[in-house]
Amino acid sequence: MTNNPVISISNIKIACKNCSLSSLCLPMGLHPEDVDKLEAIVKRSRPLRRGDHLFESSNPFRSLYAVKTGSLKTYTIGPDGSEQVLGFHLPGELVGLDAIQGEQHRCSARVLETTSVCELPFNRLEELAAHIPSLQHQLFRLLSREIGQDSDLHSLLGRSPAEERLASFLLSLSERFRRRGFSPREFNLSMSRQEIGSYMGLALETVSRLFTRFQDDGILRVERKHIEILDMERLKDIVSHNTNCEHVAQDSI
Amino acid sequence: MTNNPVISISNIKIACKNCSLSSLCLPMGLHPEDVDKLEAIVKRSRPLRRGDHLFESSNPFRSLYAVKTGSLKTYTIGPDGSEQVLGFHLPGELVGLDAIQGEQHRCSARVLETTSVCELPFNRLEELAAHIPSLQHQLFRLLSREIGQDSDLHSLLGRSPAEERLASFLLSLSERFRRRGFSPREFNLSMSRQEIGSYMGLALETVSRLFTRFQDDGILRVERKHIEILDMERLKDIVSHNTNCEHVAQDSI
DNA sequence: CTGCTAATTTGACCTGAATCAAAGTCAGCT
DNA sequence: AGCTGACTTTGATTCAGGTCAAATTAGCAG
Repeated sequence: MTNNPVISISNIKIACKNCSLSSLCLPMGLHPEDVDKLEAIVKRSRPLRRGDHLFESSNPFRSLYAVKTGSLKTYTIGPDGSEQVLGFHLPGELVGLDAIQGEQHRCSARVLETTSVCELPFNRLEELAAHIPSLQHQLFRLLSREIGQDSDLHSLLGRSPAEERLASFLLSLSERFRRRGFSPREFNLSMSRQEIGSYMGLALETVSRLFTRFQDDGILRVERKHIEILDMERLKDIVSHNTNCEHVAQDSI
Repeated sequence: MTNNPVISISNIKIACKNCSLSSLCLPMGLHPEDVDKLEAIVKRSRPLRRGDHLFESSNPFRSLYAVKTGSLKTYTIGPDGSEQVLGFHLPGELVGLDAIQGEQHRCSARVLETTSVCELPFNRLEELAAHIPSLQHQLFRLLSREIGQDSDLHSLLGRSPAEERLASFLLSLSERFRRRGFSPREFNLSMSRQEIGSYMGLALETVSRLFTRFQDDGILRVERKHIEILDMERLKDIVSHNTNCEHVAQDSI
């Protein structure tokens, strides 16, 4: 509505160096003066509302995006029209990493709740990275981390029964919330059962049934989108007992 | 045996600029003088034999490896002792990308047949990348490509029936062989049914049965490790018909 | 407040692929 | 050349989880 920064609330621009996420995000480990340089290329825009797209598949790739608040999903649409969810992204996480190669995005990114992001024009980021070794290193690390997490998911989808997949998903969320200063025991899901199922390779009915089962077993309290983890240990047991990876839950920095 | 380069056959060092893989590998798109600089940091060693490890999980990470000839698999071992295959790597492909973050390797890499690799010490590679923008860019691209391929695999494992997974696997191999100048129609598998199954989230018996079925349907001729694709179109139909991705088969450069 | 749509839950049933079991085949070694 | 162990094929059986269907509830626009 207004461009006056004094009275615009939604457009408040938090500098990277003042951002509570800087220890999780791109600036992690950079010298303050380098953070300032990074700062200079960041484009900030008004928050997006639920359902808005950050980008869509086949859009030209120009920028990476860092989630500041809220959450979003990335997904592709199959030839049969069905949606395959590729990932969920929380504050401090980067979106668009798969599009650096190729001219265009290969998935769409849609906001799950009111969400604000920082846009990082990639050509400027590369330029900067060439001059700031620690930024270059940080980018390599973030890309590598994504690859490692994908491997964990690969193991999970290849080997594990439904119960373990959902437990792993919940522990991953829990840990990510914890790192961001939120409760690891209690949180709201911004995604639907359908979306969780798609991500984990399960039918939405299976997800729903498992929530019920976990609740009956005293592991969770589930009320619609609200999740309370009552027995974290048991959840971890489910993950590490049957098969071979609790790594998904350790979104290691 | 001998260190005399004149009579050592297995130790022949092919310079990157003379390597037939340079258009697929790290040097892709670099200026000749930059290839020389890259060349200078490459460590080449004698070929590895089937069963040898390039590195093992939890080994300290120091280098990326480019496959020169042969092939290898990366895998992890679950707490139950079972092996989860994470990937197969052919000439021109980079191994170890998931270990850049963290101090150590998170999977093991084992050679499937006599294989030679180029070792790229990562700290030197980073140094070089900071001075050669096109090398930096190429590294970002390679990491990004890996992420994109992992997404394709995610879709495949989450959505697709066994038949489609195997078809997709075969098309991916076919395409990768084609780019390397080998026949896309006829090739040898260097991995076992067990390993294919692990990678694709299937039981080895299912893989075996599907090979038989594809053969009965006139799509393949299978003899042990030797595969001949008789009907490429039908194989592609299997992939794109049921579900949502033939991307795995397009290992786009 | 009320109807409407989308999301969720729950039940019944069925199928694709895992598991279990056994026989057959190949490759490497001495 | 013959042995030995690993790999592969094939068959029989089982079951986890998908699909289909229906009832319930939540969230919203008017």
